[in-house]
Amino acid sequence: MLSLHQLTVFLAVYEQGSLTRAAEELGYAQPSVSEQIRGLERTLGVTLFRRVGRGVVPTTVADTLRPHAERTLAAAEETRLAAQRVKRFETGTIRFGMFGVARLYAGAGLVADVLARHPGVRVELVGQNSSEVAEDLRRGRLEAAMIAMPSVESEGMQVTPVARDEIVYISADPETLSSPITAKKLAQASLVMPETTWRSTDSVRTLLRQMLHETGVNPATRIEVEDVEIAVELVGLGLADSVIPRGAAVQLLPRLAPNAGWVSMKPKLYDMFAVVHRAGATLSPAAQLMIELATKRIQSIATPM
Amino acid sequence: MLSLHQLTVFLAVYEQGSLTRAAEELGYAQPSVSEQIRGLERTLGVTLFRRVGRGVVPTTVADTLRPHAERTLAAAEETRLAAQRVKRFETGTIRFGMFGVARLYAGAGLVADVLARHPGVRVELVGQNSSEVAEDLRRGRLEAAMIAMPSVESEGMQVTPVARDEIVYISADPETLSSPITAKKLAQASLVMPETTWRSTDSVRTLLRQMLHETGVNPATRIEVEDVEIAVELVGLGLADSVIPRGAAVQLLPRLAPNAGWVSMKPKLYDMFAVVHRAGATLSPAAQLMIELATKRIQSIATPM
DNA sequence: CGAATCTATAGGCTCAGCCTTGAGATCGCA
DNA sequence: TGCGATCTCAAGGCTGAGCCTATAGATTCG
Repeated sequence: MLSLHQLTVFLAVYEQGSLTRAAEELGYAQPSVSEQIRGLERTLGVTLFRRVGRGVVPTTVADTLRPHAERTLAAAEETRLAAQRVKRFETGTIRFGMFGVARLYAGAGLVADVLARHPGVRVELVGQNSSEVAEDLRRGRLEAAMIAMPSVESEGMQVTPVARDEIVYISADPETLSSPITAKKLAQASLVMPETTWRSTDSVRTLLRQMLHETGVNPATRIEVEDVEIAVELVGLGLADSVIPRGAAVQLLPRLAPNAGWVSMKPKLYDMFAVVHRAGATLSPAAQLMIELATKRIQSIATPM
Repeated sequence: MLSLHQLTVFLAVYEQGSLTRAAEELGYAQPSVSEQIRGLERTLGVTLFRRVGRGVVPTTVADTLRPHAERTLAAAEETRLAAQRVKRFETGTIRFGMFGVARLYAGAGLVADVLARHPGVRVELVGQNSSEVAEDLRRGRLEAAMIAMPSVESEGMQVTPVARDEIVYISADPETLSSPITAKKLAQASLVMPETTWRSTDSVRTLLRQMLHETGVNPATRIEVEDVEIAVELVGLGLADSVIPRGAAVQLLPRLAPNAGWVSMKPKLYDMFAVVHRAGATLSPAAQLMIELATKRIQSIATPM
């Protein structure tokens, strides 16, 4: 079997024209070098050096093989270097899970943070919905993720809360916003709920259901959409009200529904942000970096825990 | 230390997504594959696969490293193939020593023979004079050579005669050619001697000296030139006569001195062609090929021995 | 919830690969 | 010509890499 070691020794002998000098250069004893060359000659089935009195002389076969050996060793070295560069975040890909409204808190800004520190890396923020992220984590395609309160059953998953954010009621009607929203008011409301929020915030969904159930009314969502942005736009158009995390409201209302505002619920509800990864896993430096930066960014908007 | 074996196993695992399946593909037991991957991860200092329940999943580091690993293995394979091609004479360089008048007998035609059999190879016929060829053989730069009777001291050299050729006297004067040249006639002649012939044909030189000495005359060479071609041309111009091997005369006279002819010496003298290489060396297939072809070609002109 | 599947670990074996020592060959110089 | 220096090769011993079998632990699937 051909080996990089054999090629290294071959080149050393070729350049030195002597087994002894090659051995010195490589830090080996001379017989070891001799054995390597013999082994290479045997595996290739050719004679590489003519043993002639004092020293050895490369054959024309050795001349032919030399550039190939050099290319092979260069490629191997390049492989090694690539690993080192990835280790130092000079290159490579960092993949991180993030779904639900979490991306509103730490999406583009998080990517910017990573690129500011490590200009060479590729960043992938993956995850459309909770089940996809949960699946990716379970299957190992994702090492870690930042999510807005997992409906992910924590089967074998380690969930670490990092911040919480109030759930608020948003509306384009100033009258509605004049006082906190009680269960009774909520039951009478006409709501648009984004799928992402709805699905990702288990506690909120449960609490909302509870509040609605108390009034004897079934799901009051008049409209269901995929993106929270669309929900906010619809609120801005006065077609419905909605319930979203405060950070999302602060960030989206001015841009998508400048005429709308937000008010607390009564009692107050909270959404939760958490880091999640497989229980018992040792996190890679890349994952640790992403967790650190995402946590920092989310905690600057929501309330640290 | 990085090894090709590790990279091979790495790619197998990457493609199969499973240590067990990779082990089957490679014909190993599963723990061996596990050990190789662990070794590679240790030498590179990175995590390549996330062990997750059933099977393993490549990390982004593995994604980055894969093309490098593939390139490295491809280069190694190319090295191996290059050796095989050289072995089969599909490519590579064949170097063969040949000096003196031998090239007139087997020069261009010999190259043609080699290329006809092995179109891919490079052919080098090296050697200007006997001492250079002798030195190259001694130093190992040349594996074997076909020479016209060595002044090479056969110190550690194995010399195998393959043919002999008569030494003839050439002249542009028909009168001179009417009968064999005796020592007496030779002493009176005005000669042009080519360095190559002069130096390479030890026996001839000795015999000529002897013949001349018997008549009490010192070296009768009026002109000394480097190439036998020039000597023949001078003979054609009628400026001097010369003494060269018969084969050379047959080949060169019609072309360079059509008005000249040749006649035997009396007693007859013979030049010798021989294969020479280091004593005790096992000849490479390339050298054996050259010896075979060169011998065949020379023997078709000169007298086999 | 049990069977199947997969990885990790432990223990044992063989051989590659390194070392040291010494023999054999060659070269350079007195 | 002979002797010392230099170099390769051969032999023997040692360590560790690498492979195996058997088994435990974890996860998935029916």
